[in-house]
Amino acid sequence: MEPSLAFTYEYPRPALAVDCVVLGFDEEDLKVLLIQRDIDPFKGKWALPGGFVRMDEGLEDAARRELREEAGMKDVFLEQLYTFGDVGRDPRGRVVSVAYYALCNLKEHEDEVAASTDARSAAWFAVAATPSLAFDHARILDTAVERLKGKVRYQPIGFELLPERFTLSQLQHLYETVLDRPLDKRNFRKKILSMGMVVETDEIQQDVAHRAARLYRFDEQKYHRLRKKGFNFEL
Amino acid sequence: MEPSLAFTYEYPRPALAVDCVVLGFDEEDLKVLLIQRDIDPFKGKWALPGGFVRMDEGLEDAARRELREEAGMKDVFLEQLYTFGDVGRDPRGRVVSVAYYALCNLKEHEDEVAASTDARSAAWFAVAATPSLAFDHARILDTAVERLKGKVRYQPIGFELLPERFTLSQLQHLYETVLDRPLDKRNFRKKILSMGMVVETDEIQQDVAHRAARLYRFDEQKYHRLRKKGFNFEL
DNA sequence: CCAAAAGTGTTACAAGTACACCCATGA
DNA sequence: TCATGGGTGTACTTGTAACACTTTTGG
Repeated sequence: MEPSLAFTYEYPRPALAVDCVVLGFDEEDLKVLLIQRDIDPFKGKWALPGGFVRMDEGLEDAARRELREEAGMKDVFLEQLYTFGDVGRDPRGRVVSVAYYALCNLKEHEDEVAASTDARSAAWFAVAATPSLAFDHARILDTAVERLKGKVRYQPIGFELLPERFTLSQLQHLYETVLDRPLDKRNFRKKILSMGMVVETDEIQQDVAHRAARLYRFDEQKYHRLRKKGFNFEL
Repeated sequence: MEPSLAFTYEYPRPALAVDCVVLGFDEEDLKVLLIQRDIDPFKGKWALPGGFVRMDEGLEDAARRELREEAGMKDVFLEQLYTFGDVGRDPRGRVVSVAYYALCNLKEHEDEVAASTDARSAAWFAVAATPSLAFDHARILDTAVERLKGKVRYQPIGFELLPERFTLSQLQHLYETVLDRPLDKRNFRKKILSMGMVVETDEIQQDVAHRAARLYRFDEQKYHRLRKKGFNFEL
C-alpha cells in the first residue's frame, strides 16, 4: 500500500457506483425493473436503477437508497452480485460499479414503483424480452439471472419472489420459470413438503374459477433451526 | 445518474483497492499467503496482498498485478470474491476493496514467492492458525474460505490446489481439509472416477516409504465436453 | 355438465452410504 | 518382518423419476 500522504491526493480515483437488478415474478414471467434514462449518455435508453456511492454510506446502504429514490422500494431481499470494473464500461470515464440484485413479489411492489417514480419512467420487462440496455447493463442483468438460477436450488430465496402466502402450484411455476424446465407436480410437492419448512396455512385461494388451492407459507424460523442441525435446502 | 459536468469533479470519491486471498495446499493444511506491512497504518501487522486500482487497468488486472508485484505469482486461478466497502474499514479514509481469491499449489509457488518478495516479508500461514490481521482482512479471509468450501462441491476447482499429477489420496485429503470432514475412501474414489474427468496417467508416485500410488490428472477438456452435455460436477 | 386446476401413491431404478481386508513397498 | 498407505466389492438404504386418475369449484 502507499504512504498516507499519497493516499489523500496523489492518485486519481475511479468513480464508484452501485447498480441494482430488481427481479420480480408475476405468476407468469420473471421480470426486471428498468429506468429510462433522462440524461446523456444513453439518454432515452433503459438502464438498471443505480447511482454513485456517497462518501458516508456503505455499499449496501447506497444500493438501498437508490432503490428507494429511483424505484420507491424498501424492505426487499438484497444481496451483492458482482463488481464490474472494465476500463471502458462507461463513456464518461472510469466508473466501477458494485452490482446488487433484489428479489420481490411483483404484485406487492408495482404500486409503490408506480407511485414513486415521479417524472422518471420506470417499467417492468420480462427478462426474456428486455430492450437494449445502457452501459454494460445487459451483462449485469445476465449475471444476476444466472446467479438466481444457481442459488435458487440450494437456498430458499425463491420465496422472496412470491407473496407471503402462496399455493404449491405457484411455487412450482416459479421454479419452472427460473430453472427453465418443467418439473413433475407430485415429485415437486413431495420434496418441498418433506423438507418441512413450507407449511400449510388454514387459508385457501380466493376468486379462482376452479377448485381453490390451499395456501402455504415459508417458515423461516423452522428453516434456520433445520439449517443449524446441518440440514441443506436443495431443490 | 448525474450530469456529466458533475461527474468530472463535483463529488469526492472513495479510494478503490483490490485485495487477494491466495490459498494454497501443502498436502497437510490449507494455507494463506500474507504480507507483513512495512508502513502505517497497521505497520508490522500481517495483511492480504493488495493495493490501489489504477485508472487504466481492469479490476482483475489490478489483482494480477498485485499478485505479481507483492507475491511474485502469475498464472494462478483467480476469481472475484466480494466487494468490501464499509465506511470505517480503513482508518485513512474511505477505501472500497474488491477482493479476489486465488488458488495454487503450494509446492510450485513457494519458491517464486520466496524469490520475489525482496525486502518485504511474505509468509504462508495455516488458515486455521492465522495471526491477527490488518483492516477487515480477517473477514475477507473468512469469506474466501467459505466460498471455497461451497464452490469446491459443485465445481472442479480443487484441482487448482494440487500439482498437475496427483494421487487420489491427495485429492481426498484436500477435500477432507477444505470441507472439514472425513470421507470414505472407497466411495470417494468410486465417485470421482465415475465422473470421468479425473483420468489415470502411466506414472506412479516416487520416493515414498510404502506402496507407490498411481498418479491421476484432471482432464479439463473432458470436463468441458461433459458440462456441455448437461453434466454437473458434484462431490 | 364442462373446463380448469387441485390433489394424491406406487413402482422401478439410480445413487449414496457403510463397511474390512489383502497388497505392495521401503525401511 | 513390520509399518504404512494403496487398492478393491458388496449389501443396504435412500432418493429420484416416471407415471394417470379422481376431486372440487365456478361459469
